Amino acid sequence: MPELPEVETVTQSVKKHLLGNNFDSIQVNWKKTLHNFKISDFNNKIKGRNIENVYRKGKYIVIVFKSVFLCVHLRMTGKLYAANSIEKDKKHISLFLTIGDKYLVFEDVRKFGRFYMFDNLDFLDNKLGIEPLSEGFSENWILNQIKERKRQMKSLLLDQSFICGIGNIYADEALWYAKIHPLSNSSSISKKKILNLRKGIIKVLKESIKRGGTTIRDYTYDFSYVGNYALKLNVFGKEGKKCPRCFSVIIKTKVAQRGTHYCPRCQIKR
DNA sequence: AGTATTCCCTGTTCGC
DNA sequence: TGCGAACAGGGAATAC
Ligand SMILES: [Zn+2]
Repeated sequence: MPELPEVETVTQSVKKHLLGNNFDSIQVNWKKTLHNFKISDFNNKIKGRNIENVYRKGKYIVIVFKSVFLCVHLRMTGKLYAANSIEKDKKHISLFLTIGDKYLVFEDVRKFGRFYMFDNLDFLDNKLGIEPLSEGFSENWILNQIKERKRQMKSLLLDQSFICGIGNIYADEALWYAKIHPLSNSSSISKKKILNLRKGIIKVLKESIKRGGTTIRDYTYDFSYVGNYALKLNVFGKEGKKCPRCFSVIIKTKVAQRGTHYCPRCQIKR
């Protein structure tokens, strides 16, 4: 469910509750949620330690301690929020942590979400590609990098080791913006379109962050707020509707096993 | 190197 | 209405 704008929104919403505080305990209801550590590791390395910073990296939420990092990936249905109590009628709380008189709750219907503990961020640095909202995501960078790959464009945008943070919604929206067919090969895209793709990626991500992300069904932040970038979508979920640019009917297909929406007139395969 | 398939899970929507 | 299939903002592990 959550992509870069949603993860950024969630990160900022929990940050104010975490900074300068510390976790006293953890209760784990779904054991697989702790991907690479145990409760004893939490007790030894995190419990009682000051939270120095909280930020987003790709689609991960990174909670920084003096000598360890706690990272959270929401995957499809994960929700991370601060609460004053644990509601008994919630069926899908995978885990929660206590922080003073509050709770940091991880609720996750599909149970794909994961917590990671790292001594440093080498693992994520090696796994994740460039941050699309960083200065390094320059015109030269994307021109050089796309030429070196021979990939279906949509698959390439979803590849977190290429550009991190883009997911299914923003891949479709950025490709529509740049008039690129999702199955076009990356080696055959014109320079002009590559530069437009960069602009489109930055535009859709930034505008979505401004609006708190996109809520289709599950995603909320701060317990119950929805993101309203859904109002600004041009192709995602718009199959059967008219392209806002040329009025052709938007098509939905599958690319890289994911639902993919595009305009058959604006986005010609090359 | 790049692509397709399957799996991890539960809930909702769709088609007959 | 019922019931199974298909589908869902992600990603890892396979097999070609
Ligand atoms: Zn169009």
